[in-house]
Amino acid sequence: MVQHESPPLDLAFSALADPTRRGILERLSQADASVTALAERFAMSLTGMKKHLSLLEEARLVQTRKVGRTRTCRLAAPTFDAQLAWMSALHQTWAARFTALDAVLDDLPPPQERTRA
Amino acid sequence: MVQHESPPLDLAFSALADPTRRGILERLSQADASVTALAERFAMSLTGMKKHLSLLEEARLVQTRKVGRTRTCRLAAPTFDAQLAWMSALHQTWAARFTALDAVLDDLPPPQERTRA
DNA sequence: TAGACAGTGAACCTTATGGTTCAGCATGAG
DNA sequence: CTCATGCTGAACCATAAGGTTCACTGTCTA
Repeated sequence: MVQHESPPLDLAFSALADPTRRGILERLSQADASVTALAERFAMSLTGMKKHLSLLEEARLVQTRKVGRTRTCRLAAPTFDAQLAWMSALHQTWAARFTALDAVLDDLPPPQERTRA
Repeated sequence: MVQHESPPLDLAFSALADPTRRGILERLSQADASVTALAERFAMSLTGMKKHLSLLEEARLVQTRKVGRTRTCRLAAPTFDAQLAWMSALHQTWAARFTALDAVLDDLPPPQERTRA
Protein backbone atom coordinates (compact mmCIF):
# COMPACT_ATOMS: atom_id res chain seq x y z
CA MET A 1 0.00 0.00 0.00
CA VAL A 2 2.80 2.33 0.91
CA GLN A 3 0.97 5.36 2.12
CA HIS A 4 4.01 7.52 1.67
CA GLU A 5 2.51 10.85 2.53
CA SER A 6 0.23 11.82 5.35
CA PRO A 7 -0.30 15.56 5.18
CA PRO A 8 -2.81 17.35 7.35
CA LEU A 9 -5.68 16.65 5.00
CA ASP A 10 -5.15 12.93 5.14
CA LEU A 11 -4.91 12.96 8.89
CA ALA A 12 -7.93 15.11 9.41
CA PHE A 13 -10.22 13.41 6.94
CA SER A 14 -9.34 9.93 8.03
CA ALA A 15 -9.66 10.92 11.66
CA LEU A 16 -13.13 12.14 10.84
CA ALA A 17 -13.98 9.04 8.87
CA ASP A 18 -14.49 6.94 11.97
CA PRO A 19 -17.86 7.25 13.70
CA THR A 20 -16.37 6.63 17.11
CA ARG A 21 -13.96 9.47 16.65
CA ARG A 22 -16.68 11.78 15.47
CA GLY A 23 -18.58 10.72 18.55
CA ILE A 24 -15.63 11.63 20.70
CA LEU A 25 -15.49 15.05 19.15
CA GLU A 26 -19.17 15.58 19.74
CA ARG A 27 -18.83 14.45 23.29
CA LEU A 28 -15.88 16.75 23.84
CA SER A 29 -17.84 19.59 22.37
CA GLN A 30 -20.06 19.38 25.42
CA ALA A 31 -17.36 19.10 28.03
CA ASP A 32 -13.76 18.09 28.49
CA ALA A 33 -13.27 14.51 29.56
CA SER A 34 -10.68 12.11 30.84
CA VAL A 35 -9.52 9.09 28.91
CA THR A 36 -11.34 6.83 31.31
CA ALA A 37 -14.58 8.74 30.98
CA LEU A 38 -14.41 8.53 27.20
CA ALA A 39 -13.53 4.87 27.26
CA GLU A 40 -16.56 4.16 29.42
CA ARG A 41 -18.84 6.27 27.32
CA PHE A 42 -17.85 4.46 24.16
CA ALA A 43 -17.69 1.08 25.79
CA MET A 44 -14.14 0.24 24.93
CA SER A 45 -10.87 -0.43 26.65
CA LEU A 46 -8.66 2.38 27.85
CA THR A 47 -6.05 1.32 25.37
CA GLY A 48 -8.48 1.42 22.50
CA MET A 49 -9.63 4.88 23.45
CA LYS A 50 -6.06 5.99 23.81
CA LYS A 51 -5.41 5.05 20.21
CA HIS A 52 -8.32 7.08 18.96
CA LEU A 53 -7.21 10.00 21.05
CA SER A 54 -3.70 9.76 19.69
CA LEU A 55 -5.03 9.93 16.17
CA LEU A 56 -7.29 12.83 16.97
CA GLU A 57 -4.42 14.60 18.63
CA GLU A 58 -2.12 13.98 15.71
CA ALA A 59 -4.80 15.35 13.43
CA ARG A 60 -4.91 18.36 15.75
CA LEU A 61 -8.59 17.92 16.38
CA VAL A 62 -8.12 17.28 20.07
CA GLN A 63 -5.76 18.64 22.64
CA THR A 64 -4.84 16.73 25.76
CA ARG A 65 -2.95 17.51 28.89
CA LYS A 66 -1.95 15.26 31.69
CA VAL A 67 -2.23 16.46 35.23
CA GLY A 68 -1.27 14.05 37.93
CA ARG A 69 -2.41 10.69 36.73
CA THR A 70 -5.37 11.79 34.68
CA ARG A 71 -5.23 13.08 31.15
CA THR A 72 -7.86 15.58 30.20
CA CYS A 73 -9.01 15.87 26.60
CA ARG A 74 -10.57 18.87 25.00
CA LEU A 75 -11.47 20.00 21.53
CA ALA A 76 -8.74 21.75 19.66
CA ALA A 77 -9.99 24.83 17.96
CA PRO A 78 -8.68 25.95 14.63
CA THR A 79 -8.55 22.69 12.82
CA PHE A 80 -11.02 22.35 10.03
CA ASP A 81 -9.40 25.11 8.06
CA ALA A 82 -7.60 22.91 5.58
CA GLN A 83 -10.58 20.70 4.96
CA LEU A 84 -13.00 23.52 4.59
CA ALA A 85 -10.63 25.27 2.24
CA TRP A 86 -10.23 22.16 0.15
CA MET A 87 -13.91 21.39 -0.01
CA SER A 88 -14.69 24.98 -0.66
CA ALA A 89 -12.31 25.08 -3.59
CA LEU A 90 -14.00 22.11 -5.16
CA HIS A 91 -17.34 23.62 -4.41
CA GLN A 92 -16.37 26.78 -6.25
CA THR A 93 -15.62 24.71 -9.29
CA TRP A 94 -19.05 23.22 -9.23
CA ALA A 95 -20.66 26.56 -9.07
CA ALA A 96 -18.77 27.57 -12.15
CA ARG A 97 -19.55 24.43 -14.03
CA PHE A 98 -23.18 24.35 -13.17
CA THR A 99 -23.94 27.72 -14.47
CA ALA A 100 -22.26 26.91 -17.74
CA LEU A 101 -22.10 23.28 -18.59
CA ASP A 102 -24.52 21.59 -16.35
CA ALA A 103 -27.65 21.73 -18.38
CA VAL A 104 -25.93 20.23 -21.36
CA LEU A 105 -24.33 17.36 -19.52
CA ASP A 106 -27.19 16.67 -17.23
CA ASP A 107 -29.82 16.45 -19.89
CA LEU A 108 -27.64 14.78 -22.43
CA PRO A 109 -30.05 13.29 -24.92
CA PRO A 110 -30.47 9.54 -24.86
CA PRO A 111 -28.47 7.92 -27.66
CA GLN A 112 -31.37 7.33 -30.02
CA GLU A 113 -32.41 10.93 -29.87
CA ARG A 114 -29.14 12.16 -31.26
CA THR A 115 -30.24 11.76 -34.86
CA ARG A 116 -30.82 15.38 -35.57
CA ALA A 117 -28.02 17.94 -35.31
CA MET B 1 -13.67 -4.61 14.02
CA VAL B 2 -17.22 -4.94 12.82
CA GLN B 3 -17.84 -1.63 11.18
CA HIS B 4 -21.56 -2.06 11.55
CA GLU B 5 -22.69 1.28 10.26
CA SER B 6 -21.62 3.19 7.24
CA PRO B 7 -23.78 6.25 6.94
CA PRO B 8 -23.10 9.00 4.46
CA LEU B 9 -20.64 10.74 6.71
CA ASP B 10 -18.45 7.68 7.02
CA LEU B 11 -18.49 7.15 3.31
CA ALA B 12 -17.76 10.69 2.42
CA PHE B 13 -15.06 11.35 4.95
CA SER B 14 -13.23 8.14 4.31
CA ALA B 15 -13.52 8.67 0.58
CA LEU B 16 -11.91 12.02 1.10
CA ALA B 17 -9.21 10.60 3.35
CA ASP B 18 -7.27 9.09 0.48
CA PRO B 19 -4.98 11.45 -1.42
CA THR B 20 -5.49 9.61 -4.68
CA ARG B 21 -9.21 10.04 -4.42
CA ARG B 22 -8.89 13.70 -3.61
CA GLY B 23 -6.66 13.91 -6.65
CA ILE B 24 -9.34 12.30 -8.75
CA LEU B 25 -11.88 14.82 -7.57
CA GLU B 26 -9.53 17.67 -8.37
CA ARG B 27 -8.88 16.24 -11.77
CA LEU B 28 -12.57 15.81 -12.43
CA SER B 29 -13.16 19.35 -11.35
CA GLN B 30 -11.29 20.40 -14.44
CA ALA B 31 -12.94 18.07 -16.89
CA ASP B 32 -14.85 14.82 -17.07
CA ALA B 33 -12.69 11.80 -17.74
CA SER B 34 -12.86 8.15 -18.66
CA VAL B 35 -11.71 5.40 -16.36
CA THR B 36 -8.73 4.77 -18.59
CA ALA B 37 -7.72 8.41 -18.59
CA LEU B 38 -7.86 8.55 -14.82
CA ALA B 39 -5.96 5.30 -14.43
CA GLU B 40 -3.20 6.64 -16.64
CA ARG B 41 -3.08 9.95 -14.91
CA PHE B 42 -2.68 8.31 -11.52
CA ALA B 43 -0.39 5.58 -12.76
CA MET B 44 -2.42 2.66 -11.65
CA SER B 45 -4.28 -0.27 -13.13
CA LEU B 46 -7.74 0.11 -14.53
CA THR B 47 -9.03 -2.17 -11.84
CA GLY B 48 -7.44 -0.12 -9.12
CA MET B 49 -8.94 3.04 -10.47
CA LYS B 50 -12.29 1.34 -10.79
CA LYS B 51 -12.25 0.61 -7.10
CA HIS B 52 -11.57 4.21 -6.21
CA LEU B 53 -14.32 5.31 -8.53
CA SER B 54 -16.76 2.87 -7.01
CA LEU B 55 -16.03 4.28 -3.57
CA LEU B 56 -16.37 7.83 -4.79
CA GLU B 57 -19.59 6.96 -6.49
CA GLU B 58 -20.96 5.25 -3.43
CA ALA B 59 -20.04 8.31 -1.43
CA ARG B 60 -21.93 10.29 -4.04
CA LEU B 61 -18.96 12.46 -4.80
CA VAL B 62 -18.70 11.27 -8.36
CA GLN B 63 -21.26 10.34 -10.94
CA THR B 64 -20.49 8.00 -13.81
CA ARG B 65 -22.29 6.96 -16.90
CA LYS B 66 -21.39 4.37 -19.42
CA VAL B 67 -21.86 5.07 -23.07
CA GLY B 68 -20.80 2.38 -25.44
CA ARG B 69 -17.74 0.82 -23.93
CA THR B 70 -16.37 3.87 -22.17
CA ARG B 71 -17.49 5.09 -18.79
CA THR B 72 -17.32 8.79 -18.23
CA CYS B 73 -16.83 10.18 -14.75
CA ARG B 74 -17.85 13.58 -13.54
CA LEU B 75 -18.09 15.37 -10.25
CA ALA B 76 -21.33 14.92 -8.42
CA ALA B 77 -22.64 18.14 -7.09
CA PRO B 78 -24.44 18.51 -3.85
CA THR B 79 -22.40 16.23 -1.73
CA PHE B 80 -20.46 18.03 0.93
CA ASP B 81 -23.61 19.14 2.63
CA ALA B 82 -23.59 16.54 5.34
CA GLN B 83 -19.95 17.05 6.11
CA LEU B 84 -20.19 20.78 6.13
CA ALA B 85 -23.21 20.55 8.37
CA TRP B 86 -21.43 18.27 10.77
CA MET B 87 -18.29 20.30 10.90
CA SER B 88 -20.24 23.46 11.16
CA ALA B 89 -22.23 22.08 14.06
CA LEU B 90 -19.07 21.30 15.90
CA HIS B 91 -17.80 24.65 15.00
CA GLN B 92 -20.79 26.29 16.59
CA THR B 93 -19.67 24.85 19.86
CA TRP B 94 -16.26 26.31 19.49
CA ALA B 95 -17.69 29.66 18.70
CA ALA B 96 -19.04 29.72 22.19
CA ARG B 97 -15.67 28.81 23.59
CA PHE B 98 -13.28 30.36 21.16
CA THR B 99 -14.03 32.81 18.41
CA ALA B 100 -11.45 32.11 15.81
CA LEU B 101 -12.60 30.19 12.81
CA ASP B 102 -15.63 32.07 11.71
CA ALA B 103 -14.04 33.68 8.73
CA VAL B 104 -13.49 30.38 7.04
CA LEU B 105 -17.08 29.31 7.32
CA ASP B 106 -18.30 32.69 6.27
CA ASP B 107 -16.23 32.52 3.13
CA LEU B 108 -17.82 29.25 2.21
CA PRO B 109 -20.26 29.30 -0.63
CA PRO B 110 -23.71 28.35 0.55
CA PRO B 111 -23.92 24.56 0.56
CA GLN B 112 -26.99 24.46 -1.66
CA GLU B 113 -25.92 26.43 -4.64
CA ARG B 114 -27.68 24.13 -7.03
CA THR B 115 -30.23 26.61 -8.10
CA ARG B 116 -29.93 25.72 -11.72
CA ALA B 117 -33.22 25.90 -13.52
C1' DT C 1 3.67 2.16 53.00
C1' DA C 2 0.05 -0.42 50.62
C1' DG C 3 -3.15 -0.53 47.60
C1' DA C 4 -6.05 1.32 44.21
C1' DC C 5 -6.49 4.14 40.24
C1' DA C 6 -5.33 6.38 35.51
C1' DG C 7 -2.88 5.88 31.79
C1' DT C 8 0.87 3.51 28.59
C1' DG C 9 3.05 0.21 25.68
C1' DA C 10 3.85 -4.12 23.49
C1' DA C 11 1.97 -8.01 21.32
C1' DC C 12 -1.60 -9.95 19.07
C1' DC C 13 -6.04 -10.87 16.36
C1' DT C 14 -9.37 -9.87 12.65
C1' DT C 15 -11.08 -7.23 9.06
C1' DA C 16 -10.55 -3.39 5.81
C1' DT C 17 -7.94 -1.03 2.32
C1' DG C 18 -5.18 -0.14 -1.63
C1' DG C 19 -3.24 -2.30 -4.84
C1' DT C 20 -2.03 -6.11 -8.29
C1' DT C 21 -2.77 -9.81 -12.12
C1' DC C 22 -5.42 -12.56 -15.02
C1' DA C 23 -9.45 -13.89 -17.30
C1' DG C 24 -13.61 -12.45 -19.33
C1' DC C 25 -17.22 -9.57 -22.00
C1' DA C 26 -19.17 -5.97 -24.67
C1' DT C 27 -18.41 -2.70 -28.17
C1' DG C 28 -16.36 -0.42 -32.15
C1' DA C 29 -13.22 -0.26 -36.19
C1' DG C 30 -11.41 -2.63 -40.31
C1' DC D 1 -15.89 -11.79 -39.03
C1' DT D 2 -11.80 -10.44 -36.42
C1' DC D 3 -9.36 -8.07 -33.55
C1' DA D 4 -8.26 -4.20 -30.55
C1' DT D 5 -10.21 -1.41 -26.89
C1' DG D 6 -12.44 -0.23 -22.40
C1' DC D 7 -14.19 -1.84 -18.66
C1' DT D 8 -15.42 -5.65 -15.02
C1' DG D 9 -14.91 -9.23 -11.71
C1' DA D 10 -12.61 -12.70 -9.04
C1' DA D 11 -8.66 -13.97 -6.58
C1' DC D 12 -4.87 -12.67 -4.28
C1' DC D 13 -1.28 -10.03 -1.47
C1' DA D 14 0.76 -6.81 1.95
C1' DT D 15 -0.11 -3.40 5.07
C1' DA D 16 -3.13 -0.44 7.90
C1' DA D 17 -6.86 0.07 11.18
C1' DG D 18 -9.77 -0.97 15.11
C1' DG D 19 -9.87 -3.51 18.69
C1' DT D 20 -8.32 -6.68 22.57
C1' DT D 21 -5.42 -8.44 26.74
C1' DC D 22 -1.66 -8.34 29.81
C1' DA D 23 2.09 -6.33 32.09
C1' DC D 24 3.90 -2.05 33.74
C1' DT D 25 4.66 2.86 35.49
C1' DG D 26 3.35 6.72 37.93
C1' DT D 27 0.28 9.01 41.29
C1' DC D 28 -3.15 9.50 44.86
C1' DT D 29 -5.15 8.21 49.20
C1' DA D 30 -5.99 5.72 53.43
